[in-house]
Amino acid sequence: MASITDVAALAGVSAATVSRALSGNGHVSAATRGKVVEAAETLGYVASSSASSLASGRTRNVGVVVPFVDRWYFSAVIEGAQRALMERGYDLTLYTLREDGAARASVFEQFLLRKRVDAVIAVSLELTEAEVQRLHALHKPLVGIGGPLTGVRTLTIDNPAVARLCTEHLLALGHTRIAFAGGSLDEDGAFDLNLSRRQGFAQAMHGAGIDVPDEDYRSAEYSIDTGYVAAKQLLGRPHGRPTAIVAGSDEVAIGCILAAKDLGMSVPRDVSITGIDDHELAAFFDLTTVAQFPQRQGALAVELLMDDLHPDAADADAAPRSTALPFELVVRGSTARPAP
Amino acid sequence: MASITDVAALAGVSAATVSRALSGNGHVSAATRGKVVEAAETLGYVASSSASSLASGRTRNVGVVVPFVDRWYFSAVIEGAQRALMERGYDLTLYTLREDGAARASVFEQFLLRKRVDAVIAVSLELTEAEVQRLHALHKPLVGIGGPLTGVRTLTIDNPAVARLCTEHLLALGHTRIAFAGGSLDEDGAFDLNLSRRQGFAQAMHGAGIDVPDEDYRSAEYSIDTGYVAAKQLLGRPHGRPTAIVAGSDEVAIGCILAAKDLGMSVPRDVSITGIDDHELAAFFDLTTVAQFPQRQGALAVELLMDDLHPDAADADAAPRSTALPFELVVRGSTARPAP
DNA sequence: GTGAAAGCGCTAACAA
DNA sequence: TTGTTAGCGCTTTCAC
Repeated sequence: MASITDVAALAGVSAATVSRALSGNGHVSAATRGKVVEAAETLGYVASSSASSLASGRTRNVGVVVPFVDRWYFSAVIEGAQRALMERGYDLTLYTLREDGAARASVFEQFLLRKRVDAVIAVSLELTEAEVQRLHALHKPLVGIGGPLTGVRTLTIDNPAVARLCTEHLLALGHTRIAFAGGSLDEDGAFDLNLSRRQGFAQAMHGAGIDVPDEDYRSAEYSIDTGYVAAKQLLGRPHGRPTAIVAGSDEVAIGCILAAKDLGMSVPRDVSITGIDDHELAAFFDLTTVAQFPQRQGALAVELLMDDLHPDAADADAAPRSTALPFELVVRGSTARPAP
Repeated sequence: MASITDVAALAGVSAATVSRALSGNGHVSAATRGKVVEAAETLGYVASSSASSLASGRTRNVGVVVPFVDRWYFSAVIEGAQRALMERGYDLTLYTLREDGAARASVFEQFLLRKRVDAVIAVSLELTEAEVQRLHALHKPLVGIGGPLTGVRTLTIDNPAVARLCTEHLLALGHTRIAFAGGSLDEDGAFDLNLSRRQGFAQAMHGAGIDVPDEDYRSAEYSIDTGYVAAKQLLGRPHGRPTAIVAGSDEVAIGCILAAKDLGMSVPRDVSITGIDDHELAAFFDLTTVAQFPQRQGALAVELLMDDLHPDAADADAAPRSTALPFELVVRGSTARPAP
């Protein structure tokens, strides 16, 4: 494994010059740079990240903290972040935070403190006050995605607006009896994602002058199963069956579609259904949904962090602090006018 | 950020003793260790990983290279590996390898060479000969999972046996006209996973003395869509319709189930279907499948690497080099005796 | 634009 | 068992 002094010797310059030539920090004449690059290539030189980190205090590594990796939304965010980081020569170190316990604590007490990362991306995390403190105590650039991190700059779509959009799509088609499936309220207001989508639905219905009876709100927890159960309840009624369902996520919506099919109903003829996310399965189920773009969210988080890490006059004001994340209604075959 | 000398000063010992006391390398009296630990705690000391790596040559970090993160199997392996690594105080750095190109090359030419990882786990990767060379050139412990890495110690289930198991389950139920959906052959023998599952099916059918016509093999590529298409073809036939389908993966099997439903057929009354994986959606679709346990595979890979990294006399022979990975038939509701 | 030299914070001989 | 002493391989002042 060639070291910087080997390269320096071969190129006939000092180690300092090699460092400057390869890192781009400091001025090196084009001629010297050429020699250095060539020497580095012939030797197959790659700088040791630990030596470089120790000397410079920068690791070129970003920590990504997620609650799960085996769920589509999270893995998509990770994928987007990883791609964006790799382009910039950064590594991605992954931390998963489960239920409480020693393992969870150690992420905050040990892992993130090792000076292994320059910045942290926290995805949809429900953190305690103490944990947020810990993150801030790192004094490292930090950005949240999709979650309710108080005091942390967070990228998130406008959830009420998204749910309103779904609802208004159905209203515009002529539906008036619309139910909502998603977001239980039992927890202590925990994840405001649930609540905010529900509120968006309520706003839209209110705006249309329609009263929604309590029985038309069914809770469902971001899974096909709970969506299935919710829809069975909604659609199995002898009277007052809704003609459309706004689901809080695509998983829930898919559960609703399957429940409708199992009841012998046809989507969208007997019931229209909308989702949120544009999950990888949404197209397959021909689901009308509002796409958010988790890969892009991951990439955007990386861009924000890079602005912090490399504050150039150029992009100083190029990337405003809180961008409203894009979302988009994707109309597929699960919604139509109600049967006359 | 307290450093080791701060701890040493507070505990009234030398930096070397702090290092020994905290790392467990070398002998330290219980009394001294107590003082050191206490001092470290009051100062909130956590060793700098870069300094430690530079001095010791060990990073306490493992690289995991995957083709995708946003597919269930891969994300489950990652999750399992991450959990196992964290327990041992190791970090996980994630690399995704996409289509060819500069990004892909740079993983091998730059990222993995930075001395940032002590070992590498390669998941279901189809690597070129040159890329495998690169991995070996790292001279770091390396273990593959599920993929065909020539010359690399690889953890994989016995794919032919798994497919045989599915097939024999159906044969035992009384099916005789069984089709196979999965694993296209078009590529240059590329991923032997495809081929080997197909072969297992063929072996079982052959063993039962049943000839399978070519038309009963349909290719499908580990996705719901292609499974759906394959099943439509198989089940839509006016004559010689199979009474059961062995799918090469759960995604394909789910596609088959949906296709059957859309044709108005009932599963398992009109057609029995088996999958492979025990995907997170399998239970929901009530799919009979052969479970492999990707989380455990990730964890097992970590154990193997740890044996290499920390060769203790104790486990020297405790973990045999090539364990046959466990798999298990999970019989759910998608299979039954054929209609009489 | 380039080199010399100091030092980042830790670990591992080697002594004591 | 503990302290002393060199580095590990880079980056970054500070001169020139």
